[in-house]
Amino acid sequence: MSGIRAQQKEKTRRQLIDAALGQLSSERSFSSLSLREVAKEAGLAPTSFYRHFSDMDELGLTLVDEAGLTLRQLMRQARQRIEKGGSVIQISVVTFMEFIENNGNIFRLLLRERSGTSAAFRAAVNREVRYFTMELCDYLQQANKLDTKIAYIQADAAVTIVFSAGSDALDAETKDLEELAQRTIQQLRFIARGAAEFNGRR
Amino acid sequence: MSGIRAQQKEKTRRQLIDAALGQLSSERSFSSLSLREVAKEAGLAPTSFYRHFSDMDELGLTLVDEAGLTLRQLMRQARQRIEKGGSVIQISVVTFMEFIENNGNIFRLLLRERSGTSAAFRAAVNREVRYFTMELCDYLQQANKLDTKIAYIQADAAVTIVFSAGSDALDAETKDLEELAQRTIQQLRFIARGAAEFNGRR
DNA sequence: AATTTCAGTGTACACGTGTACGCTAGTTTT
DNA sequence: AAAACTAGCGTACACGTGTACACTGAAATT
Repeated sequence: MSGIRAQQKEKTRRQLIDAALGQLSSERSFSSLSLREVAKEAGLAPTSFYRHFSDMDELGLTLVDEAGLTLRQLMRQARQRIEKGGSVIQISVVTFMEFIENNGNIFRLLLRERSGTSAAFRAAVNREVRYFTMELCDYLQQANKLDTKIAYIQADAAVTIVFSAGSDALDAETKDLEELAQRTIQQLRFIARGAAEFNGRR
Repeated sequence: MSGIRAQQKEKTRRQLIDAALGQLSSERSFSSLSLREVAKEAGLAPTSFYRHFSDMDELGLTLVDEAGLTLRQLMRQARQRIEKGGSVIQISVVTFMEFIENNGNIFRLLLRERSGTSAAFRAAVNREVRYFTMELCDYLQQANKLDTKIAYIQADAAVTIVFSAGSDALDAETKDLEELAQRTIQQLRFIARGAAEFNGRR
Protein backbone atom coordinates (compact mmCIF):
# COMPACT_ATOMS: atom_id res chain seq x y z
CA MET A 1 0.00 0.00 0.00
CA SER A 2 2.19 2.75 -1.34
CA GLY A 3 -0.79 5.02 -1.14
CA ILE A 4 -0.24 6.80 -4.40
CA ARG A 5 -3.76 8.05 -3.98
CA ALA A 6 -3.45 9.35 -0.43
CA GLN A 7 -0.19 10.90 -1.48
CA GLN A 8 -1.80 12.87 -4.27
CA LYS A 9 -4.57 13.93 -1.94
CA GLU A 10 -2.11 15.25 0.58
CA LYS A 11 -0.43 17.18 -2.19
CA THR A 12 -3.60 18.95 -3.29
CA ARG A 13 -4.44 19.64 0.33
CA ARG A 14 -1.14 21.46 0.61
CA GLN A 15 -1.95 23.32 -2.57
CA LEU A 16 -5.13 24.57 -0.97
CA ILE A 17 -3.30 25.66 2.18
CA ASP A 18 -0.59 27.38 0.16
CA ALA A 19 -3.17 28.99 -2.09
CA ALA A 20 -4.91 30.47 0.94
CA LEU A 21 -1.65 31.64 2.52
CA GLY A 22 -0.60 33.09 -0.78
CA GLN A 23 -3.69 35.24 -1.06
CA LEU A 24 -3.23 36.81 2.35
CA SER A 25 -1.81 40.29 2.33
CA SER A 26 -2.10 43.60 4.10
CA GLU A 27 -5.29 44.29 2.18
CA ARG A 28 -6.71 40.78 2.14
CA SER A 29 -7.78 38.94 5.26
CA PHE A 30 -8.59 35.27 5.50
CA SER A 31 -12.25 35.97 6.15
CA SER A 32 -12.44 37.92 2.91
CA LEU A 33 -11.23 34.91 0.96
CA SER A 34 -13.89 32.86 -0.76
CA LEU A 35 -13.92 29.14 -1.19
CA ARG A 36 -14.04 29.63 -4.94
CA GLU A 37 -11.04 31.92 -4.99
CA VAL A 38 -8.91 29.54 -2.97
CA ALA A 39 -9.95 26.56 -5.05
CA LYS A 40 -9.21 28.43 -8.24
CA GLU A 41 -5.78 29.52 -7.02
CA ALA A 42 -5.04 25.90 -6.15
CA GLY A 43 -6.10 24.85 -9.64
CA LEU A 44 -9.18 23.03 -8.42
CA ALA A 45 -12.85 23.09 -9.28
CA PRO A 46 -14.79 24.86 -6.51
CA THR A 47 -16.62 21.74 -5.49
CA SER A 48 -13.44 19.72 -5.10
CA PHE A 49 -12.58 21.88 -2.13
CA TYR A 50 -14.96 19.81 -0.06
CA ARG A 51 -12.88 16.69 -0.55
CA HIS A 52 -10.33 18.28 1.78
CA PHE A 53 -12.12 20.70 4.08
CA SER A 54 -15.78 20.82 4.99
CA ASP A 55 -15.61 24.54 5.36
CA MET A 56 -13.46 27.60 4.90
CA ASP A 57 -13.37 27.67 8.69
CA GLU A 58 -11.69 24.29 8.77
CA LEU A 59 -9.04 25.54 6.35
CA GLY A 60 -8.62 28.64 8.49
CA LEU A 61 -8.01 26.68 11.66
CA THR A 62 -5.44 24.60 9.80
CA LEU A 63 -3.75 27.83 8.82
CA VAL A 64 -3.65 28.97 12.42
CA ASP A 65 -1.98 25.69 13.37
CA GLU A 66 0.51 26.27 10.61
CA ALA A 67 1.17 29.74 12.00
CA GLY A 68 1.68 28.32 15.47
CA LEU A 69 4.27 25.98 14.03
CA THR A 70 6.11 28.88 12.45
CA LEU A 71 5.99 30.69 15.76
CA ARG A 72 7.65 27.77 17.49
CA GLN A 73 10.39 27.71 14.87
CA LEU A 74 10.95 31.34 15.71
CA MET A 75 11.43 30.49 19.36
CA ARG A 76 13.91 27.77 18.53
CA GLN A 77 15.93 30.14 16.40
CA ALA A 78 15.95 32.79 19.13
CA ARG A 79 17.15 30.26 21.69
CA GLN A 80 20.00 29.16 19.47
CA ARG A 81 21.15 32.72 19.01
CA ILE A 82 20.91 33.43 22.69
CA GLU A 83 23.13 30.47 23.49
CA LYS A 84 25.89 32.14 21.52
CA GLY A 85 25.82 35.04 23.95
CA GLY A 86 24.58 38.60 23.90
CA SER A 87 21.68 40.55 25.34
CA VAL A 88 18.72 38.21 25.63
CA ILE A 89 16.19 40.97 25.13
CA GLN A 90 17.90 42.49 22.15
CA ILE A 91 18.40 39.18 20.39
CA SER A 92 14.79 38.23 20.99
CA VAL A 93 13.43 41.47 19.57
CA VAL A 94 15.70 41.41 16.55
CA THR A 95 14.81 37.79 15.85
CA PHE A 96 11.13 38.58 16.16
CA MET A 97 11.42 41.54 13.83
CA GLU A 98 13.11 39.34 11.26
CA PHE A 99 10.26 36.90 11.62
CA ILE A 100 7.74 39.67 10.91
CA GLU A 101 9.66 40.69 7.84
CA ASN A 102 9.74 37.16 6.44
CA ASN A 103 6.33 35.98 7.58
CA GLY A 104 4.23 39.11 7.55
CA ASN A 105 1.12 37.44 6.25
CA ILE A 106 1.22 34.59 8.72
CA PHE A 107 1.62 37.03 11.58
CA ARG A 108 -1.21 39.15 10.19
CA LEU A 109 -3.40 36.07 10.19
CA LEU A 110 -2.76 35.56 13.90
CA LEU A 111 -3.31 39.22 14.73
CA ARG A 112 -6.55 39.43 12.82
CA GLU A 113 -8.12 36.19 13.88
CA ARG A 114 -7.23 36.94 17.46
CA SER A 115 -9.85 39.67 17.42
CA GLY A 116 -11.98 38.13 14.72
CA THR A 117 -15.60 37.06 14.61
CA SER A 118 -15.11 33.36 15.22
CA ALA A 119 -14.77 32.22 18.81
CA ALA A 120 -13.04 29.06 17.61
CA PHE A 121 -10.42 31.09 15.75
CA ARG A 122 -9.83 33.37 18.69
CA ALA A 123 -9.38 30.39 20.96
CA ALA A 124 -6.98 28.72 18.53
CA VAL A 125 -4.81 31.81 18.25
CA ASN A 126 -4.81 32.37 21.99
CA ARG A 127 -3.71 28.80 22.49
CA GLU A 128 -0.69 29.37 20.26
CA VAL A 129 0.17 32.60 22.00
CA ARG A 130 -0.14 30.90 25.35
CA TYR A 131 2.45 28.28 24.34
CA PHE A 132 4.73 31.14 23.46
CA THR A 133 4.12 32.86 26.78
CA MET A 134 4.61 29.70 28.81
CA GLU A 135 7.93 28.95 27.21
CA LEU A 136 9.13 32.43 28.04
CA CYS A 137 7.75 32.06 31.54
CA ASP A 138 9.76 28.89 32.14
CA TYR A 139 12.87 30.56 30.85
CA LEU A 140 12.45 33.62 33.08
CA GLN A 141 11.78 31.49 36.10
CA GLN A 142 14.95 29.47 35.58
CA ALA A 143 17.33 32.10 34.27
CA ASN A 144 16.32 34.90 36.63
CA LYS A 145 15.17 32.82 39.58
CA LEU A 146 11.82 34.53 39.64
CA ASP A 147 8.76 33.62 41.64
CA THR A 148 6.37 31.60 39.46
CA LYS A 149 3.64 34.18 39.51
CA ILE A 150 5.93 37.10 38.84
CA ALA A 151 7.58 35.23 36.00
CA TYR A 152 4.20 34.63 34.39
CA ILE A 153 3.12 38.23 34.75
CA GLN A 154 6.36 39.37 33.21
CA ALA A 155 6.18 36.85 30.38
CA ASP A 156 2.62 37.83 29.58
CA ALA A 157 3.52 41.51 29.48
CA ALA A 158 6.60 40.88 27.38
CA VAL A 159 4.71 38.84 24.81
CA THR A 160 2.02 41.50 24.61
CA ILE A 161 4.61 44.21 24.01
CA VAL A 162 6.49 42.22 21.40
CA PHE A 163 3.35 41.24 19.49
CA SER A 164 2.16 44.81 19.51
CA ALA A 165 5.52 45.95 18.19
CA GLY A 166 5.23 43.32 15.48
CA SER A 167 1.86 44.70 14.54
CA ASP A 168 3.31 48.20 14.31
CA ALA A 169 6.23 46.92 12.28
CA LEU A 170 3.86 45.58 9.63
CA ASP A 171 2.74 49.10 8.81
CA ALA A 172 5.91 51.03 9.60
CA GLU A 173 8.27 52.44 7.02
CA THR A 174 11.71 50.91 6.86
CA LYS A 175 13.39 53.97 8.30
CA ASP A 176 11.27 53.80 11.45
CA LEU A 177 11.88 50.14 12.14
CA GLU A 178 15.12 50.68 14.02
CA GLU A 179 13.53 53.19 16.37
CA LEU A 180 10.60 50.86 16.92
CA ALA A 181 12.94 48.00 17.79
CA GLN A 182 14.90 50.18 20.21
CA ARG A 183 11.74 51.35 21.94
CA THR A 184 10.52 47.77 22.25
CA ILE A 185 13.81 46.71 23.76
CA GLN A 186 13.61 49.53 26.25
CA GLN A 187 10.05 48.61 27.18
CA LEU A 188 11.05 45.02 27.79
CA ARG A 189 13.85 46.29 30.01
CA PHE A 190 11.41 48.36 32.01
CA ILE A 191 9.29 45.29 32.56
CA ALA A 192 12.26 43.10 33.45
CA ARG A 193 13.56 45.73 35.85
CA GLY A 194 10.18 46.09 37.52
CA ALA A 195 9.72 42.35 37.80
CA ALA A 196 13.15 41.89 39.36
CA GLU A 197 12.40 44.68 41.79
CA PHE A 198 9.10 43.16 42.91
CA ASN A 199 10.69 39.73 43.03
CA GLY A 200 13.15 40.97 45.62
CA ARG A 201 10.30 42.00 47.91
CA ARG A 202 8.38 38.73 47.82
CA MET B 1 -34.01 79.04 7.65
CA SER B 2 -34.96 76.62 10.38
CA GLY B 3 -33.38 73.86 8.35
CA ILE B 4 -36.16 71.38 8.95
CA ARG B 5 -34.70 69.52 6.04
CA ALA B 6 -31.07 69.45 7.14
CA GLN B 7 -32.33 68.50 10.56
CA GLN B 8 -34.14 65.46 9.24
CA LYS B 9 -31.11 64.51 7.23
CA GLU B 10 -28.89 64.64 10.26
CA LYS B 11 -31.37 62.44 12.06
CA THR B 12 -31.33 59.71 9.41
CA ARG B 13 -27.56 59.94 9.30
CA ARG B 14 -27.51 59.15 12.98
CA GLN B 15 -29.90 56.28 12.36
CA LEU B 16 -27.42 54.82 9.90
CA ILE B 17 -24.55 55.21 12.35
CA ASP B 18 -26.56 53.68 15.16
CA ALA B 19 -27.78 50.89 12.91
CA ALA B 20 -24.19 50.00 12.08
CA LEU B 21 -23.05 50.19 15.69
CA GLY B 22 -26.05 48.12 16.71
CA GLN B 23 -25.13 45.29 14.37
CA LEU B 24 -21.60 44.98 15.69
CA SER B 25 -21.04 42.12 18.07
CA SER B 26 -18.48 39.52 19.00
CA GLU B 27 -19.46 37.53 15.92
CA ARG B 28 -20.09 40.40 13.54
CA SER B 29 -17.39 42.78 12.37
CA PHE B 30 -17.91 46.03 10.56
CA SER B 31 -16.37 44.67 7.39
CA SER B 32 -18.92 41.88 7.36
CA LEU B 33 -21.78 44.37 7.36
CA SER B 34 -23.36 45.08 4.01
CA LEU B 35 -24.69 48.39 2.86
CA ARG B 36 -28.10 46.82 2.44
CA GLU B 37 -28.19 45.42 5.94
CA VAL B 38 -27.29 48.72 7.52
CA ALA B 39 -29.81 50.60 5.39
CA LYS B 40 -32.51 48.10 6.23
CA GLU B 41 -31.77 48.29 9.95
CA ALA B 42 -32.01 52.06 9.72
CA GLY B 43 -35.37 51.74 7.97
CA LEU B 44 -34.05 53.02 4.68
CA ALA B 45 -34.08 51.82 1.10
CA PRO B 46 -30.60 50.56 0.11
CA THR B 47 -30.06 53.30 -2.41
CA SER B 48 -30.88 56.04 0.08
CA PHE B 49 -27.70 55.13 1.91
CA TYR B 50 -25.76 57.09 -0.69
CA ARG B 51 -27.45 60.34 0.33
CA HIS B 52 -25.36 60.17 3.51
CA PHE B 53 -22.22 58.20 2.78
CA SER B 54 -20.58 57.48 -0.54
CA ASP B 55 -19.31 54.19 0.75
CA MET B 56 -19.43 51.75 3.62
CA ASP B 57 -15.84 52.82 4.18
CA GLU B 58 -16.95 56.37 4.82
CA LEU B 59 -19.45 55.16 7.38
CA GLY B 60 -16.75 53.04 8.96
CA LEU B 61 -14.35 55.92 9.34
CA THR B 62 -17.14 57.91 10.95
CA LEU B 63 -17.60 55.07 13.38
CA VAL B 64 -13.92 55.11 14.25
CA ASP B 65 -14.17 58.83 14.97
CA GLU B 66 -17.14 58.10 17.17
CA ALA B 67 -15.10 55.47 18.98
CA GLY B 68 -12.27 57.93 19.49
CA LEU B 69 -14.73 60.32 21.07
CA THR B 70 -15.86 57.64 23.48
CA LEU B 71 -12.25 56.92 24.29
CA ARG B 72 -11.67 60.53 25.21
CA GLN B 73 -14.70 60.50 27.48
CA LEU B 74 -13.13 57.53 29.18
CA MET B 75 -9.96 59.50 29.81
CA ARG B 76 -11.92 62.39 31.27
CA GLN B 77 -13.74 60.07 33.61
CA ALA B 78 -10.50 58.44 34.75
CA ARG B 79 -8.94 61.84 35.44
CA GLN B 80 -11.88 62.91 37.53
CA ARG B 81 -11.66 59.78 39.63
CA ILE B 82 -7.94 60.14 40.07
CA GLU B 83 -8.36 63.66 41.40
CA LYS B 84 -10.35 62.22 44.25
CA GLY B 85 -7.32 60.24 45.31
CA GLY B 86 -6.26 56.61 45.21
CA SER B 87 -3.83 54.53 43.23
CA VAL B 88 -3.55 56.02 39.76
CA ILE B 89 -2.83 52.71 38.12
CA GLN B 90 -5.63 50.85 39.83
CA ILE B 91 -8.22 53.53 39.10
CA SER B 92 -7.16 53.67 35.47
CA VAL B 93 -7.44 49.94 34.97
CA VAL B 94 -10.78 49.66 36.74
CA THR B 95 -12.16 52.57 34.73
CA PHE B 96 -10.94 51.02 31.52
CA MET B 97 -12.48 47.69 32.38
CA GLU B 98 -15.81 49.37 33.04
CA PHE B 99 -15.50 51.00 29.66
CA ILE B 100 -14.99 47.62 28.00
CA GLU B 101 -18.03 46.25 29.73
CA ASN B 102 -20.25 49.12 28.59
CA ASN B 103 -18.78 49.69 25.16
CA GLY B 104 -17.61 46.28 24.10
CA ASN B 105 -18.61 46.65 20.49
CA ILE B 106 -17.01 50.04 20.06
CA PHE B 107 -13.79 48.72 21.50
CA ARG B 108 -14.01 45.67 19.27
CA LEU B 109 -14.33 47.96 16.29
CA LEU B 110 -11.06 49.68 17.21
CA LEU B 111 -9.25 46.42 17.87
CA ARG B 112 -10.37 44.86 14.62
CA GLU B 113 -9.86 47.76 12.30
CA ARG B 114 -6.44 48.35 13.80
CA SER B 115 -5.28 45.17 12.12
CA GLY B 116 -7.82 45.28 9.31
CA THR B 117 -7.44 45.32 5.58
CA SER B 118 -7.90 49.04 5.01
CA ALA B 119 -4.85 51.23 5.44
CA ALA B 120 -7.13 54.22 6.00
CA PHE B 121 -8.89 52.44 8.87
CA ARG B 122 -5.66 51.35 10.45
CA ALA B 123 -4.34 54.89 10.26
CA ALA B 124 -7.53 56.31 11.76
CA VAL B 125 -7.46 53.91 14.69
CA ASN B 126 -3.77 54.48 15.30
CA ARG B 127 -4.40 58.19 15.37
CA GLU B 128 -6.98 57.78 18.12
CA VAL B 129 -4.70 55.52 20.10
CA ARG B 130 -1.88 58.02 19.70
CA TYR B 131 -4.00 60.76 21.25
CA PHE B 132 -4.58 58.45 24.14
CA THR B 133 -0.88 57.68 24.49
CA MET B 134 0.15 61.31 24.26
CA GLU B 135 -2.20 62.36 27.00
CA LEU B 136 -0.79 59.70 29.26
CA CYS B 137 2.72 60.72 28.26
CA ASP B 138 2.10 64.32 29.31
CA TYR B 139 0.68 63.18 32.59
CA LEU B 140 3.62 60.91 33.38
CA GLN B 141 6.09 63.60 32.48
CA GLN B 142 4.48 66.09 34.81
CA ALA B 143 3.41 63.90 37.70
CA ASN B 144 6.55 61.76 37.85
CA LYS B 145 9.04 64.26 36.47
CA LEU B 146 10.18 61.85 33.84
CA ASP B 147 12.45 62.50 30.93
CA THR B 148 10.35 63.12 27.79
CA LYS B 149 11.60 60.07 25.98
CA ILE B 150 11.25 57.75 28.93
CA ALA B 151 7.75 59.05 29.59
CA TYR B 152 6.76 58.29 26.03
CA ILE B 153 8.20 54.81 26.10
CA GLN B 154 6.38 54.10 29.32
CA ALA B 155 3.10 55.56 28.07
CA ASP B 156 3.29 53.52 24.89
CA ALA B 157 3.94 50.32 26.81
CA ALA B 158 1.17 51.05 29.29
CA VAL B 159 -1.41 51.70 26.57
CA THR B 160 -0.38 48.53 24.79
CA ILE B 161 -0.79 46.50 27.96
CA VAL B 162 -4.14 48.04 28.83
CA PHE B 163 -5.57 47.61 25.35
CA SER B 164 -4.42 44.01 25.27
CA ALA B 165 -6.08 43.41 28.62
CA GLY B 166 -9.24 44.97 27.24
CA SER B 167 -9.10 42.58 24.34
CA ASP B 168 -8.75 39.65 26.72
CA ALA B 169 -11.58 40.95 28.86
CA LEU B 170 -13.95 40.81 25.91
CA ASP B 171 -13.63 37.05 25.79
CA ALA B 172 -13.03 36.29 29.46
CA GLU B 173 -15.60 34.82 31.80
CA THR B 174 -16.80 37.05 34.59
CA LYS B 175 -15.02 35.06 37.25
CA ASP B 176 -11.66 35.61 35.57
CA LEU B 177 -12.01 39.35 35.15
CA GLU B 178 -10.74 40.21 38.60
CA GLU B 179 -7.58 38.20 38.13
CA LEU B 180 -7.05 39.77 34.72
CA ALA B 181 -7.39 43.24 36.21
CA GLN B 182 -4.95 42.43 38.99
CA ARG B 183 -2.40 41.08 36.57
CA THR B 184 -2.74 44.15 34.39
CA ILE B 185 -2.23 46.41 37.38
CA GLN B 186 0.87 44.49 38.32
CA GLN B 187 2.23 44.72 34.79
CA LEU B 188 1.73 48.47 34.75
CA ARG B 189 3.59 48.65 38.05
CA PHE B 190 6.49 46.70 36.60
CA ILE B 191 6.66 49.17 33.77
CA ALA B 192 6.37 52.20 36.04
CA ARG B 193 9.04 50.81 38.33
CA GLY B 194 11.38 50.12 35.45
CA ALA B 195 10.82 53.55 33.94
CA ALA B 196 11.50 55.29 37.24
CA GLU B 197 14.65 53.26 37.64
CA PHE B 198 16.00 54.17 34.21
CA ASN B 199 14.94 57.77 34.72
CA GLY B 200 17.20 57.99 37.72
CA ARG B 201 20.19 57.02 35.60
CA ARG B 202 19.69 59.53 32.81
C1' DA C 1 -10.47 -9.98 -13.28
C1' DA C 2 -14.40 -7.84 -11.16
C1' DT C 3 -15.90 -4.64 -7.89
C1' DT C 4 -15.71 -0.78 -4.94
C1' DT C 5 -13.92 3.64 -3.56
C1' DC C 6 -13.16 8.38 -4.12
C1' DA C 7 -10.53 12.81 -5.81
C1' DG C 8 -11.85 15.83 -9.04
C1' DT C 9 -15.25 17.83 -12.78
C1' DG C 10 -19.11 20.54 -14.79
C1' DT C 11 -23.70 22.11 -14.55
C1' DA C 12 -27.15 24.40 -12.18
C1' DC C 13 -29.52 26.95 -8.70
C1' DA C 14 -31.04 30.36 -5.37
C1' DC C 15 -29.34 34.07 -2.93
C1' DG C 16 -27.19 38.49 -1.43
C1' DT C 17 -24.44 41.99 -3.10
C1' DG C 18 -23.37 47.12 -4.90
C1' DT C 19 -25.23 50.50 -7.57
C1' DA C 20 -27.25 52.86 -11.98
C1' DC C 21 -31.46 55.08 -13.25
C1' DG C 22 -35.74 57.51 -13.17
C1' DC C 23 -39.22 59.01 -10.21
C1' DT C 24 -41.91 61.46 -6.31
C1' DA C 25 -43.04 64.74 -2.91
C1' DG C 26 -41.84 67.95 0.33
C1' DT C 27 -38.57 71.77 1.34
C1' DT C 28 -36.01 75.76 0.02
C1' DT C 29 -34.89 79.38 -2.97
C1' DT C 30 -36.04 82.67 -6.34
C1' DA D 1 -46.57 81.71 -6.98
C1' DA D 2 -43.02 79.48 -9.67
C1' DA D 3 -38.80 77.10 -9.99
C1' DA D 4 -35.04 74.44 -8.26
C1' DC D 5 -33.39 71.22 -5.13
C1' DT D 6 -32.96 66.88 -2.78
C1' DA D 7 -33.98 62.85 0.70
C1' DG D 8 -35.83 58.76 -0.10
C1' DC D 9 -38.05 55.02 -3.06
C1' DG D 10 -38.59 51.07 -6.40
C1' DT D 11 -37.02 48.65 -10.24
C1' DA D 12 -33.48 46.44 -12.52
C1' DC D 13 -29.09 44.47 -13.59
C1' DA D 14 -24.74 41.97 -13.55
C1' DC D 15 -21.89 39.60 -10.55
C1' DG D 16 -19.84 36.46 -7.04
C1' DT D 17 -21.20 33.42 -3.64
C1' DG D 18 -21.88 28.41 -1.37
C1' DT D 19 -23.23 24.06 -2.49
C1' DA D 20 -26.41 20.11 -4.31
C1' DC D 21 -26.16 16.72 -7.78
C1' DA D 22 -24.81 13.42 -11.19
C1' DC D 23 -20.75 12.16 -13.42
C1' DT D 24 -15.92 10.08 -14.65
C1' DG D 25 -11.70 7.59 -14.45
C1' DA D 26 -8.06 5.91 -11.96
C1' DA D 27 -6.54 3.57 -7.68
C1' DA D 28 -7.57 0.23 -4.19
C1' DT D 29 -9.80 -3.85 -2.66
C1' DT D 30 -11.84 -8.19 -3.22
